[in-house]
Amino acid sequence: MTIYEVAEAAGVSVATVSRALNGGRVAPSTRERVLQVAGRLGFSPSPAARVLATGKSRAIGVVIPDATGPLYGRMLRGIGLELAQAGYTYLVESSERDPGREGQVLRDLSARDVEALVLIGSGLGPQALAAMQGELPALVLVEREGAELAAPMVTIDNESAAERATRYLIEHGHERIAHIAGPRRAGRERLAGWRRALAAHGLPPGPVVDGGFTEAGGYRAAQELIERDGFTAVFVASDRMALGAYRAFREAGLRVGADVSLVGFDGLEFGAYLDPPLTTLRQPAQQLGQAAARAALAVTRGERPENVVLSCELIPRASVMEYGGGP
Amino acid sequence: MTIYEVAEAAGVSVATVSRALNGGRVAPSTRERVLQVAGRLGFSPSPAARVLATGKSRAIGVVIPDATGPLYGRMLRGIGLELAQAGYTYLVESSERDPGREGQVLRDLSARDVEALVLIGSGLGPQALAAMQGELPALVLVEREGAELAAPMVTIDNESAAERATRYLIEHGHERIAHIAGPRRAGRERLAGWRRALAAHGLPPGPVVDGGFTEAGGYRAAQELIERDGFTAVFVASDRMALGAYRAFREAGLRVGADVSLVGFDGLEFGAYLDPPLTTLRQPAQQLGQAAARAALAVTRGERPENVVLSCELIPRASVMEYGGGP
DNA sequence: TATCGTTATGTAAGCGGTTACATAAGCACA
DNA sequence: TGTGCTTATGTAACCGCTTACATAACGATA
Repeated sequence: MTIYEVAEAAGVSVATVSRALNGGRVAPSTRERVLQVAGRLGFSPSPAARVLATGKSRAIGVVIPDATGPLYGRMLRGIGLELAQAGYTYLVESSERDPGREGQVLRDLSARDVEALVLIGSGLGPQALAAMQGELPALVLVEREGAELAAPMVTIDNESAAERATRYLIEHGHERIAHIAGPRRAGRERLAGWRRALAAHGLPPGPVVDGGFTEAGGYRAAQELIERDGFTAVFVASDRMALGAYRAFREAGLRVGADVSLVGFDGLEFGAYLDPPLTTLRQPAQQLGQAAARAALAVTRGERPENVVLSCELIPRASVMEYGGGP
Repeated sequence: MTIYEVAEAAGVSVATVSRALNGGRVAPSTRERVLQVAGRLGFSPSPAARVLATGKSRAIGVVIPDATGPLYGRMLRGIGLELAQAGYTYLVESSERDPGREGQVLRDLSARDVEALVLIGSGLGPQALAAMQGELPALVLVEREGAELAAPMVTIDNESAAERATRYLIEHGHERIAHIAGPRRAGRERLAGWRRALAAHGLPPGPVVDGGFTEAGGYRAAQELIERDGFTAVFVASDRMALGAYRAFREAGLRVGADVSLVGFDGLEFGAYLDPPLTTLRQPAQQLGQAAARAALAVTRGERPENVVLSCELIPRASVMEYGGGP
């Protein structure tokens, strides 16, 4: 079923059909008739032909660090929803947290003619990206370094969220609050938020240990904290690290939610099923995806969209208890 | 950068370039030269033009029931890995568990020229699918009803896995084993496996209650079981339902792993963090995806691939305890 | 040497849309 | 009634590939 058959059936030329279908100048009566015929014939234009003719693929590429990450599904849903409204689709590829592979993935997606690339999470550094930018379509960065890259960014307000989390602990009577930190921009910002909350309440920063955003790292970090002592609560920069911390505390004979209070970050599902359930900050994953898609659509139109910053929601659960006592 | 520029630079015609690039008949020396020039110029052929010329899009469509489902990410990874090797990509869309929407999604993907469609999990019934088959490309069904559909199927061996799970409980001394069942093919097969294991050991089937594959359903089903009594262990047809069951048992003052043993199904991440950790059967999600992609590639070649049946792995955890005593 | 079969390469016609440009029709106005 | 402007529609080129068919070159064979 091609546009020629529709033209023939409607008794007009292909140009008129094309115009009727794409909102060009056509007499209303003609448009009506063409649309009707096209509908009856079940005509749907060949995307390939359209791409070839217009040079616009109506597709954007999305790169995620890890196909199995629980947040990425939600982000992709947001992206898909938003793009569908504009008649766009997306191609996803995962870098599997390997910067080298990410480079390939980027090239691969560009070779597939995507009009924009949404890069989610960490991967190639800003300088590497800058070096490639010439051969790539417009970028949109989601929760990723690269402010210097002249690409619209969609992020969460890590610092405010971290501050909120820490304040929550303070409001529950904690005065000596440690931090298990993570790397990169997200890690730094969360650390800063923790600092800011403590400073705002005139409290001294408790010990900080890096946990590398992994479960094993969280475990080791918590062990180190336990050794150093001097805290009644910990703000952990990710749920995954909090998982490791639970284990370390349990092994040390400390009860989370009683002997020590914990707040995580991300809002991953398993947090609700830990014992005790983990207080955490939920990332607005789907909204991040939607915002990213909107930005991507904007750049394909040649616009330069504003950066977007979304905030996280605190989910209070039993891992935080009121702290009453002395040292 | 088009094939014409490459042809010009290499001093040959576009036909020769095309042949050199696609493995047609070309003199080895010419091929060498063309490849070199193309490489130097960074030529990468326009997918749209290629699709238009060949009628093959080198893309397959994937429909999942739910973008946030933890298993789908793994399946998509498997699909992506397998397709990439063949130079194919995929487009994903989610039906959001709405059969009507799935119909749209299928049409949408077909309109996007995919060469095959991989349908994962439940959705449109076989008859509805059969009715649409005329307007769709070849289908591949993953863990889905539709044996009558003349489409290759990729499934897990639900029945064997369920039998294995039940046998595991029997080996731990349980003789009165209940079942929380789920709907559809997967539910029926798991029920059958449970039955078979009991029969094989000459044990009477314990009570069976339907839990609809949801957490709330699992909760209610467990409540009903508790009321009926007469079991020391439960084989629950999904981890999600097991979650509800944990809650019901806890509320009834029964300790999972002590007063009652539980085995789930799916191998979702949170199961490891329940208290006690849930014994379950891990679905080979990534392999399912790979097998589906292989099947899809085969059908695009006009082959009729064999059905694939994969098995699940039992993950023993603390939700199952040795049962020693009497009633 | 004329003929034929191979093999390597070139020419040009699509594939199915979009769109610049040409044309025709209709109307207002002098 | 002729002129000019606006509006609706048609014609055909083009997007960048693939590939059927034509052609040329070259040995091998009669």
